[in-house]
Amino acid sequence: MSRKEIRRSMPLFPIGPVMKLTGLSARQIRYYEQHGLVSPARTKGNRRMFSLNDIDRLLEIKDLIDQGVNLAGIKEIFSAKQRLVQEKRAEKRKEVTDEEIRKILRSELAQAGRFLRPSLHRGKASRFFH
Amino acid sequence: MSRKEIRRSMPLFPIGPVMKLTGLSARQIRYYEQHGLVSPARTKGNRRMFSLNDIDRLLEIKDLIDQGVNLAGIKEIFSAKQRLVQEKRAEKRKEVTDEEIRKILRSELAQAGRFLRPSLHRGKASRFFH
DNA sequence: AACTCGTGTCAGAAAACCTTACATGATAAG
DNA sequence: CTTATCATGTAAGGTTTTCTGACACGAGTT
Repeated sequence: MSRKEIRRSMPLFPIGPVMKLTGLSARQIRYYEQHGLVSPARTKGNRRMFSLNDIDRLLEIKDLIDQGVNLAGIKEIFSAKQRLVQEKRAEKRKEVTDEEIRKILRSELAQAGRFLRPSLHRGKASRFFH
Repeated sequence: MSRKEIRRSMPLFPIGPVMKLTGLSARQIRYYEQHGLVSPARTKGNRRMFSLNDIDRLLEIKDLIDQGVNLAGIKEIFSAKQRLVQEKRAEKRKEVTDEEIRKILRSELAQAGRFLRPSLHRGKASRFFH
């Protein structure tokens, strides 16, 4: 995780500032948490602490509410989005893997080069022939 | 003020998160405030609320403390720095003013150009002569 | 008419924070 | 060596903020 992502996921804000930042009431925020739409961290003393990501999520919820989507719909939208990023991550992992495979192949081919005729050999030892 | 500067000056953090972010104790933070090194906002209920700028300032203080500077020294450093940015701002204002003066002069010269001989006139009307 | 959904509001309890005051170790001054 | 100052720790008592749980209510649904 990047520095920035870490910062954005740090639970720093109690509910008061979050209310002001989002324009949502405490009741609303707690209700959304109760239904799994946000998951703020908790202090030792059981107080909710929100990260910037949590706040973004609340703003998204607010937008969707304003557009008439009910909580079930929002839940669906979020899990669909979640599936998308999962796929994307898998895709990315696959790309990396392919790249690594190519790398390995290249190095194996270099090894195999030791069994080629000298005129075709471009490996380490070639500098002895210049 | 830019959007970013506004965000950085919003009082969002109660003292608890600030303690964790800076590694300072509540006692220290209050003591520094008492001596004018930081000036967090207050809620209606008299609780301190820190902005990101306040937090930066506390981190600066911490650094200087670690380097053996006492509070009087830190105060001096801060006010010196403050003077510098004031100068810079004044400088900037002056530059802008100079620029505006030049602009005005140019437009006055353009007006004056109407009284020059046509061969020297490079103002708006010159396109009628091509 | 009875239900569900999303929100407001209230009550009692607990956490976090406030100010004030006193204590302490380190360093400086007499 | 004693005393004073600086920066911080700690404790007490009080106030604000947040917690959960419960009840109420209007708008839509069944």
